[in-house]
Amino acid sequence: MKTATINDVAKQAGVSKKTVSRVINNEANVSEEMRAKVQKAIIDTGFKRNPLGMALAKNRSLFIALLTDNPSPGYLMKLQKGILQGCTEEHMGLFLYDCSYYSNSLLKEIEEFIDNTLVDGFVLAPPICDKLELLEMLNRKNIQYIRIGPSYKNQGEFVGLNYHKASYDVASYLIRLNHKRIGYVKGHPDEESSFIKEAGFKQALTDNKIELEDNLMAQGYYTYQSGKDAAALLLNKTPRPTAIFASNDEMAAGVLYEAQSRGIKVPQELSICGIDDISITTKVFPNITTYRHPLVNIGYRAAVLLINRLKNKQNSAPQGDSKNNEIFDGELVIRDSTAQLK
Amino acid sequence: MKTATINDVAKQAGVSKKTVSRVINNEANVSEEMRAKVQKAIIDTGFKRNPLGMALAKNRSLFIALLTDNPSPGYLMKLQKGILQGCTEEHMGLFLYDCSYYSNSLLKEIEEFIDNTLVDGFVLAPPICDKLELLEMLNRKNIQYIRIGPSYKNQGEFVGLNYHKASYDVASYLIRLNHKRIGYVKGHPDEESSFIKEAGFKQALTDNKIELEDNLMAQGYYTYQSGKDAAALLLNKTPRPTAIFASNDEMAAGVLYEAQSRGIKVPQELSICGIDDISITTKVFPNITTYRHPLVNIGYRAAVLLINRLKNKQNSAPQGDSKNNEIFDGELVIRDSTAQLK
DNA sequence: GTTTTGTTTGACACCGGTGTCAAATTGTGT
DNA sequence: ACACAATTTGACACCGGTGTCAAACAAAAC
Repeated sequence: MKTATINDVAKQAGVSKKTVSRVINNEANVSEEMRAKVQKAIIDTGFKRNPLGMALAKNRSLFIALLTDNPSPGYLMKLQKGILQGCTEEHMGLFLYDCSYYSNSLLKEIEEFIDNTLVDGFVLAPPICDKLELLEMLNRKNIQYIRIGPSYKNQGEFVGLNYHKASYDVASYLIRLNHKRIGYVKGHPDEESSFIKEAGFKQALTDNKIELEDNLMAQGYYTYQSGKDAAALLLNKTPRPTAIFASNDEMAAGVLYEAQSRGIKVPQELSICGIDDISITTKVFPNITTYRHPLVNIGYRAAVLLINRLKNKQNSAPQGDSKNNEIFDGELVIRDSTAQLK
Repeated sequence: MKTATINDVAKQAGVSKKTVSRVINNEANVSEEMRAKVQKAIIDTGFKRNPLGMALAKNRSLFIALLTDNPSPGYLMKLQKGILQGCTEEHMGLFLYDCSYYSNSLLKEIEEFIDNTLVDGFVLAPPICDKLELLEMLNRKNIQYIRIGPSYKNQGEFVGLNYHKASYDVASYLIRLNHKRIGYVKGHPDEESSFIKEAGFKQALTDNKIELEDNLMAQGYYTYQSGKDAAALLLNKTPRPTAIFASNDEMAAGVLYEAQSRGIKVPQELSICGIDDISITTKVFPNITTYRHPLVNIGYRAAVLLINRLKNKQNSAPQGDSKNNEIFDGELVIRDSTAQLK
């Protein structure tokens, strides 16, 4: 019942282990005759390469891990799903590691994780993908990574949404609905995406000749609670904003709750929208207007890119020598939380 | 910069590799003097055991994987978080594998995953934990597993919530609020938990001398949409139920949405509650009354149990020889979606 | 036909650990 | 003091692959 090893295949085909290894790895300089003979033996014996033996010999496990902090469940689930798809397609396992951005033993914990698993690649989800010390540590240890998120200090490759267009489009939509007093809930100040989204929002106001009112900008941290808190602030202003644009859906849901708990009718008295299109937007009442973030696809591409880099990288070149960044577009998804202002 | 190997330690301590190995593995029959000498060398060299070498030699990777289908994001996130905690504590990596219950190549895909990663243990989340063919396949391949969920055909160890008490307590609470026409949304018919919860619900009615009305029982599948659909059915009955108890929170959220989209005021005109206490219950308005399912803790215990079993199981004893099942209690969490019936 | 070059193949050591078994050391009984 | 058992240690093969290098062979150049 034990699976066949490379030795079994070699014996069966009457060749050396090394030749079998050559065939498995599709190396050049193997005669067609040999290749065919070995391939037959591989099928006959039901051989499966043992990834551990390979990893030990090559000193590269090809295992990768998804490193997450702890953002919104909906965001993470979609991303994870895509990454998993990519890994499965590439016949690769995916490790998970959850850490906390502000832990001061963060780097040590991650190093320990690396030692325990010998992963040689990471997919870095936000916000952890914007932690410079971490990126530097990975560079130092020559561990490959790919970031989910926008360009950040020219570190590594990334896959992400065009956030500028996203927030620009959402804001423009609100403006088309005749909203002029638009509250904005910013993203986490440590994340690069926050600034890009904010710039897109402001651009939309400028392009439509709407004056930016600083006191309609509230700080958020991409969490539900922070959205709620920001909404509380914004809804106390007089005159009240007629719309609130939260820079992600998790916060938009918080805004919606806060409005409803004050008896403010959405969308009749307040329009609300977010960015991401995570599952909660279609589970609350009313469903939230948002901007579709192709997270599953983004995760998928990130995994595939990373794995291919690992497979090709026989000689360990330094990080980010060839930047195949991929930037995705999304689209506005109009639901029931926004309405035309009379 | 390369980490020290067992050879380095041996040289440093002036002993054989094997002796170092003995110390690492805490084997008996090592003199105190040796042990101390080796331990010092381990520290001096900064030695870290290479898990791949170990796995290859022992033919046991000690890696485990979380096998999920695709239930509610909130449920999975909490579970995953706990499992991850357990793994990290035990210095173990966690693989993720997402599959689909109804795929007819399911077993083949999982076998391929096992070949690709050489995991030797699985945490099985619902609903996949109730798939008999899978359990049999794992038994056959002598791969350890632990199930998240109630006892099922005496297969393997499990960790889970006392569902009978959960639904009994929730139903009793609704009854104390004076509700008598209580709609019930059942769980997925393929999952063992559904029947246990249903039994608890019925028991509460019986104990309180309330007649069970069959047409107030609607089939659900533990998904948001199925909760919404079931609610549509139940809310069309006349007289309308005054409360709906969905057997998980994901469905309860669906019920809430359906009620609100019909303009039914919750909790004034309809009380709603669920089971699990996943994050969505505190993100919708009003917050949903539920029964706390200590999912993080359950995941944690599952991981720890499984890993310890693997570590101890030098000789591969058959599955489930010693059943250390753990059943957790939860508690009723009263929020804003339920109210006293006048 | 001989030398030079290029391709194909296998022997062997090695990656970093563990299992087996025998040798060396220590302890016990008489 | 001796024979014998129990404990402690190390030599060596092995887990399942890959890298290096030289040997065997074929093709091209002289």
